[in-house]
Amino acid sequence: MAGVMEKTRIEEFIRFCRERHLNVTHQRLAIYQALLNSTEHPTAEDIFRTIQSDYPTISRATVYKTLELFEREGIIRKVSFPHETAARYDANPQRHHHLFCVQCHRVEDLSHPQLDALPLSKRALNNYQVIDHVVHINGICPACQQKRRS
Amino acid sequence: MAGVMEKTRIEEFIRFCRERHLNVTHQRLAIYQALLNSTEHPTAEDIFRTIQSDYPTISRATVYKTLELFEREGIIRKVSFPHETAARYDANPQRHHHLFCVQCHRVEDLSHPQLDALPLSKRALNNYQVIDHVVHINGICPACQQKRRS
DNA sequence: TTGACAAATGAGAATTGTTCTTATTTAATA
DNA sequence: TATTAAATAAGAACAATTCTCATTTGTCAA
Repeated sequence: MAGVMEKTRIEEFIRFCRERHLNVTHQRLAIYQALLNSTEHPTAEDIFRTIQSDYPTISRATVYKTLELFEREGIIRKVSFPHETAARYDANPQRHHHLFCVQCHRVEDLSHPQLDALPLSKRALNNYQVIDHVVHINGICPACQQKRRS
Repeated sequence: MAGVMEKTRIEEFIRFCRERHLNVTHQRLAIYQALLNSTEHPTAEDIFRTIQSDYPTISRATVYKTLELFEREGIIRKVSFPHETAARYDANPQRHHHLFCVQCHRVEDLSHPQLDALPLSKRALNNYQVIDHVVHINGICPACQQKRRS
């Protein structure tokens, strides 16, 4: 099931690259695949290490540049959190929000229509031309709540 | 007016430090003052440079450690944004949200009751024990909209 | 007020995350 | 299969932050 899903997304990715005249390289495929496989919002370094087993000569520069490219093309998102120095990446380009565990620094995606509306007038928004928004929720995840109690 | 405001806040700060047995040093006062004076969400480096004219021997280590302390004590907030490597600090510890200009990277505080409610059940929140939340709005500020048009 | 002592600071080294540079390799296409 | 622009690898360079430790300073008790 996940395999089918992945395959479709990878095929879509390849089609997308061709359309934009972006070379479909092993490295790009591996980096995108690594992001699809992870729900952990990995850092560039995480991805670098994940890929290293299959591509021992992969370079950090390639990982960084590729992630930058993917984000510019709108197929992934860069996210960042206070108390974390390294940027994280998210293969889910659709509107969604984040649950951040202040104990273990776990990040979960949260999709909920209630959070997607931004019911403010342009004036209330200081006349900004709004592109999108993300609700960042700080809290304690179930696992860490458990740890605290015991 | 602003002066009066500031003085009160500084006195409050001194009282707060005494209560917690935190030494009231020139450096701590200067750093807190610098944050109060700025609406720009300055970085540690910004603060370091601001203070340098009055305290030529101030050390970056002191600025970083002091900001960390202030945040731990809940009197300021650390905030971070994708595409910005340095963390920023905010002397407004109350719930508020952020307007981020994707062009000029300006950050404005936004307070609005509509954004303060988080109308989701515990289940919808993946059973997280919620502490707080911030709405991060990406957009283009009025000044940059102007620049684009001309 | 002064002296003792813990707390805080300064200076710079070390570490971490990211970007840059350049020679080499590779994907696309003709 | 040859050509060529695009992409990559390797590591240097840079930027942000943390660490180390000797020196200085605020606090508090006498």
